[in-house]
Amino acid sequence: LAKEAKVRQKRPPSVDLDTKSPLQDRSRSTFEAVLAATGELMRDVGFERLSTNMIAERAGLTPPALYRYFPNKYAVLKELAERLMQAQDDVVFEWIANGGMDGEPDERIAKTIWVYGRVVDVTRAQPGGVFVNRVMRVTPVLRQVRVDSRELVVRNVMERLRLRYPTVPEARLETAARLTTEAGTAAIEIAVEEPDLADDILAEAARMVVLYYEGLTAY
Amino acid sequence: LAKEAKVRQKRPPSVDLDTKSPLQDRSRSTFEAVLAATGELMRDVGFERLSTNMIAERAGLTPPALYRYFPNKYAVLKELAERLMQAQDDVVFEWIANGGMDGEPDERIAKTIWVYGRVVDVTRAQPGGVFVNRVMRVTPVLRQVRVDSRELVVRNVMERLRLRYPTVPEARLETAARLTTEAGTAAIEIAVEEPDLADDILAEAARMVVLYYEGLTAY
DNA sequence: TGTACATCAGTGAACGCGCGTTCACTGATGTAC
DNA sequence: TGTACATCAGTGAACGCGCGTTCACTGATGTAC
Repeated sequence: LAKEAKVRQKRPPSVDLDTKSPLQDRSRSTFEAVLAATGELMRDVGFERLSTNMIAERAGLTPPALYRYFPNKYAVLKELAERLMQAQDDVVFEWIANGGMDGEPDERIAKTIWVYGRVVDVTRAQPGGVFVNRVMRVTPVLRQVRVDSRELVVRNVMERLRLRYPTVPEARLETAARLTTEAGTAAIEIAVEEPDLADDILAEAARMVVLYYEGLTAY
Repeated sequence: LAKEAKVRQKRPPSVDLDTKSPLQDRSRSTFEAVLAATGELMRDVGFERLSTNMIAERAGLTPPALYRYFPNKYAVLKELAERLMQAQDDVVFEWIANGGMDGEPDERIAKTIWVYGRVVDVTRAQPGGVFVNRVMRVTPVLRQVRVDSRELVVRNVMERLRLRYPTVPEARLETAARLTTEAGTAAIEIAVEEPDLADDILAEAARMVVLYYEGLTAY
């Protein structure tokens, strides 16, 4: 699963965003310290006030040390975004592989609630996850990371849909996969942002999506 | 309708974001020129490179002239965001008032497709609408504008739901209203960003939402 | 209708600040023999 | 196991730039009589 998701990282970006892979232990912990500091700062001061100097300071480094690993601040954010997407996608792929999309409606609803909940959990666990999640909608570089992740999920969902609905045209299955993925994401975002509503909204969203698939052939 | 939506503008913001209302004709056209320039720049250079100096230049002004109307760049963006939300909300309120949520499922699906399409249209028509739509997720000030708009829509939707489902608990209706509003928004966002998919995704989204309400009492 | 004055709209020039980034360097770690 | 050397990790100090913002001002428009 993780291997498949890794593929998208290999695309050579038009602007330099490549991180330098750390070799020594000291180096690796510095790399992680930068990411952790960035996550914290996203929460504390927001994306717009975030700067490389600020990240370096919070990570206990001088600016040039940061530049040893990241060519600019977007490279840092990209790494955070990729990790978040990977963590989310892994949960989803596992859910599909374990038959989350199969079985009777009630069973599928329960499994869907479960997978939504786990995506919420991994997002909250990631440093600055909630905020990275937001910024990915705006910054072009991060948008791409998000789009790639969505594409991967949609392709995986479609594979399952083809088996389940062999008579439904491919194009429609793609629209369905896309729609339900985004609807799920929307519900997850509400849940991440507003913990009070989390359980209710995820339960209803799961019901909505499963119901939608139930009606797919009837219409 | 517009009057009701206006209410949220009156909230005194904690940080100074108040615009100065133009009096003379010349002044009003300058005000509009600033907004138009900002919309264009959002599209051309993106939110992150946007600056007050840049806006002023594009609008054919010197920076101090801009400061006569807007205390800072967030005030400009806030004005754009409020206009966009107002335009979107007005469409939705009109749809509800005209019975968009009433009638047989097939009829409701058709009306829902229509309202989604119109929201897409007003978003595309607004200067920089697509980009304002994105940034509203991130910048705190604009997030609030978005949240207020959502709240207003959810309240309006709920009013209708209460009549339709008098036996369903209030809390559940709120979750339902929230969920379908956000799901609709997600579909609209895809449609705005990817015109090729627009018709298909909006049709399926409308079906999903109407189907969901059909199952609300059965579950 | 014409003039004097008040108010409004916009300018030119400049400011301090923090940004991203780079330089030549020192200190820490790993490796070969 | 000890030493010499190569490589890696991080520093101190500074840079040019464009940012948001302000000042004292000039020119344009509206108004009273």
